[in-house]
Amino acid sequence: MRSYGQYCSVAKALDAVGDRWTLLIVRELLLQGPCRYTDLRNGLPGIATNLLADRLHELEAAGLVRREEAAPPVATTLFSLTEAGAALEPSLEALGAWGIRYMAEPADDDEFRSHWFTFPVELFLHDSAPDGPPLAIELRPASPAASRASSRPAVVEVSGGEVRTRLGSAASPDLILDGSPRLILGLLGAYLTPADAEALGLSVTGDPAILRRLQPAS
Amino acid sequence: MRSYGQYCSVAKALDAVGDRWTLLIVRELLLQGPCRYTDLRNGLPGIATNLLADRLHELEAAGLVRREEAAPPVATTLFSLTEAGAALEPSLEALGAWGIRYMAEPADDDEFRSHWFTFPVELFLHDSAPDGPPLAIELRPASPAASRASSRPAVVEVSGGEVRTRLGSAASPDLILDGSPRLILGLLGAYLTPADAEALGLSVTGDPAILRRLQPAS
DNA sequence: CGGCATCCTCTTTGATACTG
DNA sequence: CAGTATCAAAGAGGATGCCG
Repeated sequence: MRSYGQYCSVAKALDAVGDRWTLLIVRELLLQGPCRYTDLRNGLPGIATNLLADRLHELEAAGLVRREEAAPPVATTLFSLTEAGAALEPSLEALGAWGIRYMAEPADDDEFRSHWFTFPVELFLHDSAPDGPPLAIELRPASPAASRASSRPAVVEVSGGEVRTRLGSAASPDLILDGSPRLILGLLGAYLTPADAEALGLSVTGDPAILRRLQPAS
Repeated sequence: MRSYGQYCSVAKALDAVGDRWTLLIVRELLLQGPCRYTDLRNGLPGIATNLLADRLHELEAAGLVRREEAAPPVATTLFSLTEAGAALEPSLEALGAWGIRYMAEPADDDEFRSHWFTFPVELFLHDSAPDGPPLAIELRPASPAASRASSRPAVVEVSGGEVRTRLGSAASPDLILDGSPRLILGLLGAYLTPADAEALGLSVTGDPAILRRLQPAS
């Protein structure tokens, strides 16, 4: 990218990561940890493969991404963030928190990946009963379009004042939400009532009243 | 800008403000408050005027910028941030803090404006002696190139644990730093010693020992 | 002068095909 | 798996013109 030519720390930051797709590549590496090229492509639906290759070289040259030839058992290239790259996390969190305002709008043909739940859930919700029992909520996003890879379940774990998400299933979830990501987030964020969410097609297994423990942050 | 087509709050944020120049326009409106078109052009050296007009229309359509026809005495259009636009401040602060790492590198033909001191100074420095007497440090950036508009002085005010910057002069500054913005920031951020900064061309009036009160944050 | 709109060139992106 | 090659389309940069 052409430099802005401004001696300003915001402009310098954007000189480094302001290119199209660049911050989303960093998002993937932050959320998923070290990734293969193919993992990145799966987590970045819509990116052209030459552009991904270009951006990875630029990020490597800028010292934000490291390329490692993994040991024999794996025998593949792994991309991971350097310390400077990982230091972008607060910026992505701030942008992710700001962008939550757009998550309520219809976006029917958007792609979705389960690990993207992390930002909206962890940045927007907080545990209003830190002394309550641990809670596990399983999220089963339905693929809106024909994306098979997106449909992995995720778990929201609430305990001790923390709200965490991870991929996978819960042993005995207190609540299971199965439906479009938008309805799942709508119910979690309390801009939909359980009745409305079910009427719109969300399948709710368990008692949605436990969601009252989760309150939108600030 | 073409949407990323991803149901992710970071991608949605970048759909709205990920275009080239867009976040820098928001920076100007955050740092300067409501601006005329000309003020924005002055604060965004390098932008093509048609692009500024385009971006302002896009930001207005996105509900992030408001256009006001000022009252008769002013008789000009003023652009200001809406509440949603002003909510980008934490994102700009996070990016600005991350970008400080690039402020130490040579950048000789970069443009500079005095109000850009705000992010590096307020995000990077903190007052290590909250109970000490108020301190005023006047910054007089020398224009590296032929930019007249850049050379307005700024004041760093340190008191009660807060570090603030504003444009203008101090009544009786405890320290005056006159030279290139890079040397000024280098001395403030303690990656240059007073002796080195002076040897490199910074003019220091007053006792630079008071700078020890300012410590780089985290 | 403030606030753009037009025109033209150059660069970047996107889509797809192909390869070691 | 991890890219490179190719080419059309979109966007950015720069100069200039217009209009109240």
